[in-house]
Parts: sequence; structure tokens; C-alpha cells
Amino acid sequence: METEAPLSTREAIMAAATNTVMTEGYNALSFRDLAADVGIKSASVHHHFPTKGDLAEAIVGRFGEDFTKRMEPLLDLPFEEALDGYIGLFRSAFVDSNRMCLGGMMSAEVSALPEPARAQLKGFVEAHKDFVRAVLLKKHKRMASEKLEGRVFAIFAAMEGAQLIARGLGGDAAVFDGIVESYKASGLLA
Amino acid sequence: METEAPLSTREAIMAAATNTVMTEGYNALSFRDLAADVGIKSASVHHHFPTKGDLAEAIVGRFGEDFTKRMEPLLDLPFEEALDGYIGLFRSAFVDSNRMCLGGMMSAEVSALPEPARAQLKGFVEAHKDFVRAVLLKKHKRMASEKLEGRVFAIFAAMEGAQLIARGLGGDAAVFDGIVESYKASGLLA
DNA sequence: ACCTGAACACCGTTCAAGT
DNA sequence: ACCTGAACACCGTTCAAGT
Repeated sequence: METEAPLSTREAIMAAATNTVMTEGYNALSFRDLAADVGIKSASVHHHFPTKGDLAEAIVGRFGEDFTKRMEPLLDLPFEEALDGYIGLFRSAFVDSNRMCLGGMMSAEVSALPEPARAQLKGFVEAHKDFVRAVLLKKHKRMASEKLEGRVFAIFAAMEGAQLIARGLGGDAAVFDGIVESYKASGLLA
Repeated sequence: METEAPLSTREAIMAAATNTVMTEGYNALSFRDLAADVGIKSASVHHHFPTKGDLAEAIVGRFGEDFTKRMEPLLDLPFEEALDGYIGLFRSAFVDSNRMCLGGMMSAEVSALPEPARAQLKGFVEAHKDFVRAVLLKKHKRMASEKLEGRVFAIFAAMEGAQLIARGLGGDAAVFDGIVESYKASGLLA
């Protein structure tokens, strides 16, 4: 049984930054606000992350790792449950205080990111594709590889789009659920 | 035959702001850069748009009108061509200098928008739904209304997601085309 | 190693002042 | 009606200085 571990300053900065980016976006993230959240001065944040771009790189990478940890156990489940679990990860982000997937948010703001952060973003997308591919193969064992790759990419993009639009309209879970239901009914999520 | 009409200062501000938001995002938009683009001082921009939120409201509204003007003629075409025309509107945005739909970008940055701008954003989404519904009814004349509404929303969200992800990965049109192809093959866009 | 105050050129916004 | 310079509290970043 773990007690809540005290976060290192570096970890606390990353946690606060991730939360702000998911709710307000990368360009709305301020080193001074971040420092206030953590209890240090803004100049001190630069000791841990020399530039804002370095911080972006770190939190996208970490977010990918955390997402992967939540996806992996779903691979033990059968197709339908694994897919619903994946959907639930997107759903919970904005049902829980109107947050958006960090990867989706960073994709919108990609012009502000330095190259290393963009590379982490590509890695994030690849991790999702690896997971979705593994889930699809549970059911579609003989799908042609080109078709499978297209479907994998399409499912990820569609989930990001559902979250983007549902959250943009005010975070109504029913909107998200309705879109996902139609993805299933049309055959995209099936 | 129209010659290029000289833009009023107000129109020039809106045009420059729209372009910046589509490429870099609303939070990256600066009144001082905007003023420099138009050839006035930043304090003068406030004469036309008292706050940045007022400008946001104006450009989302205008963007919706412009998008509707490009969608309307597509309604004279048969199902397949109308759908491809709609897809082309999303495709051209980022093929042409890696821009993102203003509505999708504003959805990601919705936390920075005042209520009137959010209302315009909802109107933008409704205009898209009206168009997509009309297109779907060309082919699916007897689809149950609840199912139709879900499909309409799903198609719009999926298009925004395809654009978000394809652009986030660097603006490769092949990524966008592959996702759309899979939307069609799976039955979502059909 | 980790933190800080002070400075720099930026930002949105306000306002009194010009034409 | 339209524009402006100057001021305000903000921003990311740098740096010399502290412990």
C-alpha cells in the first residue's frame, strides 16, 4: 500500500503544467502561474526546464507513458471491452473537469512547439496506433494490413475529433456518447 | 468582374486575425502583430474590437458565414460529389499552408473565449450539421431521425479529428487522405 | 544543485489626447 | 470616426548572485 509520495519539484512542475495544458492549452501556460502552483519563483522553473519548449517535450513524453500504462491492461480484455475501455479514457478526460487529451491539444498548437516536442507528439500517436491495432486484431484477424493501418489511424483521429467537438461545445458527455455510438453503428468502431 | 476590393481597416483586421488563428491559434494571436500586419498601432485595433474576445466573436461568426457560402453550392451536386466537396474544404485548409479549421482551433482553446464567442462557435457547428444532414438525406432518405442526427455529428467530429491529427503530424495530405479513405470504407462516410 | 531578484522585450488593456 | 503614445500589470527568458 503506497502512501501519497511527495512529488519532487520537477515532478510537481510537470503535473501542474500537464493539467493546465489539458484545460487551457499550451499557449495559455504561464511560467509564473506554474511557479505559483508549485511554490517557487518563475526563474526557478527554468532551472528544471530551460525553455517552455523543453517543458512541452517532457510533458508530452510523460503523458504518452501514462496513457500507455492505462491502455496496456485493456489488452487482456476481449475486443468489445478493450475498445470500450479505450473510449472511456477519452471520455473521462473531459467529463472530469473539461480536460482535453494533451496530444490533441498539442496537435492544435503544434506551431508553437520546437522539433523535439513534435517528435514526442509523433511518438504519442504511434503508441495509440500500436494499441488500437492490437485491439482490432482481436476481432479482425485477417484484415489486409493496408486496410488495418487506415482503420487504426481513423479510429484514433475520430476519437480525438469527438473529444475536441464535445468539449468545445461545453463538455456535455451526451454529445460525446452520441458521436461514439454513431461511430459504432456506422462500422468505424466495430 | 470584380477588381480586388480595398479592405476596410476592420475587414483587414479580421482577415489577418483569422489567418493567424488558423495557423497558430487564438492564444498566439497578438494585437501588436495584428496591428503591424494591418499598418496601424495596437491601440487602434481596440477601436474596432474593444477586447480580444470581441474579435474572436467576430471572426468565428464570419468564418461560419464564409464556410456556409462554400458549402451551399455543393448541395446542388449528387451525394458522392457533395461529400467529396465537403471533404475538400477540410483538406484544402492544411494543404494550403498548414492551416486548421477556425472552429476546430477555437474548440481546443474554448476556455479562453468569452460567452458570445462560444455562442458563435455553437452556431458554426450547427451550420455544419445542417449541411451534412442535407447531404446525407440525398442518399439515406429513410434513415431514422435519431440515427441521422448521430451520424451527422459523427461525420463533423471525424472530419475535425482527421484534420487535427494530420496537421499535428506535419501537414501530410496523405495522412488526411488515408483517414478519410478509411472513414468511407468503414461506412461512416457512406 | 537549487533558488532568487532584477532586467529585457514582449503581451492585452486603458485612457487622455490628437485629427 | 479613427488613430496614437504612454502607462499598467502581465509574459518568457537571461543572468549575476545567493545558499
